[in-house]
Amino acid sequence: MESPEGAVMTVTEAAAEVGTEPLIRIGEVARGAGVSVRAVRYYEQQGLLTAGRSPSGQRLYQPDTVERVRFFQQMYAAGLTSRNIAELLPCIESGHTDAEQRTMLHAERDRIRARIDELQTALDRLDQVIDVTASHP
Amino acid sequence: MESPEGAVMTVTEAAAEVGTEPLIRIGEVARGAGVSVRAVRYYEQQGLLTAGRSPSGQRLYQPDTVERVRFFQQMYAAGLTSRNIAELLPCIESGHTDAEQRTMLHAERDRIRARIDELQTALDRLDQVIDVTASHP
DNA sequence: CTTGACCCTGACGTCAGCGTCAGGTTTTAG
DNA sequence: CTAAAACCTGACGCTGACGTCAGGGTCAAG
Repeated sequence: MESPEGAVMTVTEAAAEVGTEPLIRIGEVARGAGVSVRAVRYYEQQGLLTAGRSPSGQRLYQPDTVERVRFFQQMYAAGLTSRNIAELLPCIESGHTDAEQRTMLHAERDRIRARIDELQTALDRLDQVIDVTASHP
Repeated sequence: MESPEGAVMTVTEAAAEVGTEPLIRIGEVARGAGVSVRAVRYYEQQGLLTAGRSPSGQRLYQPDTVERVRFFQQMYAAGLTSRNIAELLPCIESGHTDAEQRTMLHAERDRIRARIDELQTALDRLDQVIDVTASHP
């Protein structure tokens, strides 16, 4: 059998052994998503993540938490705050929205669009500078 | 004549009278560029602006300072720091660049490009959410 | 057993771009 | 002349997303 009685194994091993997706610890989440451990704890503090706990008190996460955190990073990168993200999570998870949430979603989208335009403008400006100075080395 | 001797006039009037472009005070710069007075002082502190002084100590700016400040805003919006902007100013003013400066300019441009891509990704993500939730009201 | 990697909980530090308050001078409008 | 508006110099405060340090458990490996 795959689980001989009395076998001793680490948490990670045990997890790897079984078919059910293994819970992972905070370090793995962090490495997987390319953020710091501190950041992951911070996300929990902001209500973006929930974690189980091992008997000894260590946080245990579902493996898809890694992707979740990547998503956070994208939203942060888009200029959303933790609170914005927290507001938008229920929409994603429930798959439906009320009027207020839809308003919020559209508002955020518009903000990002506007931001992209700003950046594009800045980029053009910078390219001008580059062009001009390139011809006068 | 346009300037009768002994006439009393305010600085602004005097400036407006003459053909030479009038120096403007900080409030006008701020209003013109849509930023706070505090911000303008801050830019000076960061070495982005230089100002003359009236006998009584008030800052006096060239009118094109307004456009200059608008440019700062664009660069800030693009995520450049005061320092970045300060570094890039000589390139603009001198119209030529050394190797290091060119490297910097290209680096900043690439950063902005990357940022735009990030934002676009985030935007797409958000649009997905919007689409999904729109069909499940 | 012990070593080193990893985890925990506070809690203070950081950085940028200003906001804001205090206390005082100057300019402008009427 | 007077009141309001605008300006001045400090200097402290704020916000957000973490970094970092202190002090201390836990746990797989040799």
